[in-house]
Amino acid sequence: MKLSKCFFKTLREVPNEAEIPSHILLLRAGMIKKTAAGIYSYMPMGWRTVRKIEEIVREEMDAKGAQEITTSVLQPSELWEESGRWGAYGPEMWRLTDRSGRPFCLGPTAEEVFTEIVRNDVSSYRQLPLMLYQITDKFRDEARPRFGMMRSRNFIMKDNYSFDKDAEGMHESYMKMYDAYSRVFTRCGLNFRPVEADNGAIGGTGSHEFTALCEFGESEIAYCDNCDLAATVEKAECSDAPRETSDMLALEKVNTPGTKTIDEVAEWLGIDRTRTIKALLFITYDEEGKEKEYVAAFIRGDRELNMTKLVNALGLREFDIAFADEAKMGSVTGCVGGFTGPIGLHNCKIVVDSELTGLRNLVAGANEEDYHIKNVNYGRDYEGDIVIDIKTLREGDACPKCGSPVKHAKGVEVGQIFKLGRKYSEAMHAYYKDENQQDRVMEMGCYGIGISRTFQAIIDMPENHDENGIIWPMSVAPYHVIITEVKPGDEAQDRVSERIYEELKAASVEVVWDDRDERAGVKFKDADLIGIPIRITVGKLAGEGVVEYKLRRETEKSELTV
RNA sequence: CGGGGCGUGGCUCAGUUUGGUAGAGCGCUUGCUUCGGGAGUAAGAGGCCGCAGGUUCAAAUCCUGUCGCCCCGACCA
Repeated sequence: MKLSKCFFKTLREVPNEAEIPSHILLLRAGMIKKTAAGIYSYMPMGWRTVRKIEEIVREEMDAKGAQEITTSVLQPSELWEESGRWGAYGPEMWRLTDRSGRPFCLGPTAEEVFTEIVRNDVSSYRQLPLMLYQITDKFRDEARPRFGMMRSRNFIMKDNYSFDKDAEGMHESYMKMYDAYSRVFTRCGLNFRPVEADNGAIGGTGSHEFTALCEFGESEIAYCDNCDLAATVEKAECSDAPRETSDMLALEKVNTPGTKTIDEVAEWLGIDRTRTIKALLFITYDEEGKEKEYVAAFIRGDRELNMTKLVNALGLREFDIAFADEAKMGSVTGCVGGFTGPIGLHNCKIVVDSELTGLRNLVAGANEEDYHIKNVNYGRDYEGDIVIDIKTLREGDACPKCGSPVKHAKGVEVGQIFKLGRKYSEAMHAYYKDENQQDRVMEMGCYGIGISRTFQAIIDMPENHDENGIIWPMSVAPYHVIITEVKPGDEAQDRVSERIYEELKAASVEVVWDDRDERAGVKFKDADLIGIPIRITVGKLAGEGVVEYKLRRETEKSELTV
């Protein structure tokens, strides 16, 4: 490719819309353009890299026996009605109707479509296991798109689906993908960690998230240097404080004027926050979005609630629960916020963190303004409708596996794999006949890689960018080599550039020749910005058959005789 | 959806407080000089100041509404 013919424009200044390095550099390098909030177009250089990533993914998927197909982004509502997700998916789904009023959606994922395809054509155990995948645009109307393609409303995703005879087969398929994903992200030049993850709304029995470690990521993971714990913060289990055996003391109502927060209560009473009970009130909604019931969650005063765990405990969807406002709170507790406690609380579902059941003589709100109650004990004074771990594992907390302090890290979720089990195959009647002519339900798994997100995350790796621009790993670089001809029109430079260009092309090296009529400085800046791994500069010494060789990743230059 | 900020040539921004001929730098076109790390110079092209109402002799500027975009939070397979 001659750069003079390439549709390509770089920006000198940082576009207003970008904040993080990868987004800034993609825009400055002219690799992507914004079309609307969370909707991007790819320019030639950027698209080449996307296709490289896709090719790596294809190779690794094919190597595990998965076969590529493509399904339409338009999906009819009937399929989603069958799985029960048409109602359950929520506001993220782009819904539309055809001219006759029939409802469709732009596919946010494709479990239903793949299950439908497989159930029609697979009827025998002899056809299993089966893995199918596709690389297509996906659509999710994100509440808040941000950071360019990190969280966009239209993105490229590789999704595949495994169909197995039984749970053991599903586990094998799952592990194949675990392995394939590790290979994909390694080849793409990402510093990543596979971590245990919550299955979330997609359902199923197990999941891992592949997280590219990076300070700008939106995922937070907890890990332990002393053992193999690695999980998303939503998923990570917490170990409870040791059970206490001291005597239960008599309840005592104390005046605590104006102490609405845990810190204020603890200070007023001169106690540690760990001796208090924190109350959080929620309102839940049913499938139609109508208010369903109130939920009070209780955790030790110093803990943080883990919303994912709470939602799972209640069997809800994330968007079916919200904090209760002051007015709603009052209708449950008969009191202003800040003095809510578990004793005597009714008209709501009570969820108690498991840790509280083993602690003695804590301080809780009295459900009466300016009063708290001392010596509150689980079992004697209150009980929960649900008792379960609903707290967040924080940095420095004891590792639930080995007890060492856990660490936290930020990252970008570039892929996730799920054991779905029978959730979709059962709902959609994906059956096969086994050796004994018996109908059996297929065991499914599903596996996703955010291609466009990976594209951007690669750049955010500290080793893949510097103050001058992108430093693409060779495996995904838009071109391997850039020939920077300092002075096009110079007979010797033209001749040498052309020869190198033709020879590299003949050797299947992907090469771009900067033959633009620009000053050398501009060309060097652009070459650095777009991050081509190898630069060959054809300049003054071209007449003597000498050119300069430089790696984008290194600072040293060397001379080559050609 | 709550909070904050911003919409002025392709890009980055000034001008808005205190209403009075729409500006700069970069980019683009042409000429001359320059030419190995984002050149200098001269001459140009390009904007109904997001949109719609209103106030006023007069609105980029004041008022109301609306749309879009960004950030924080909520939310997020």
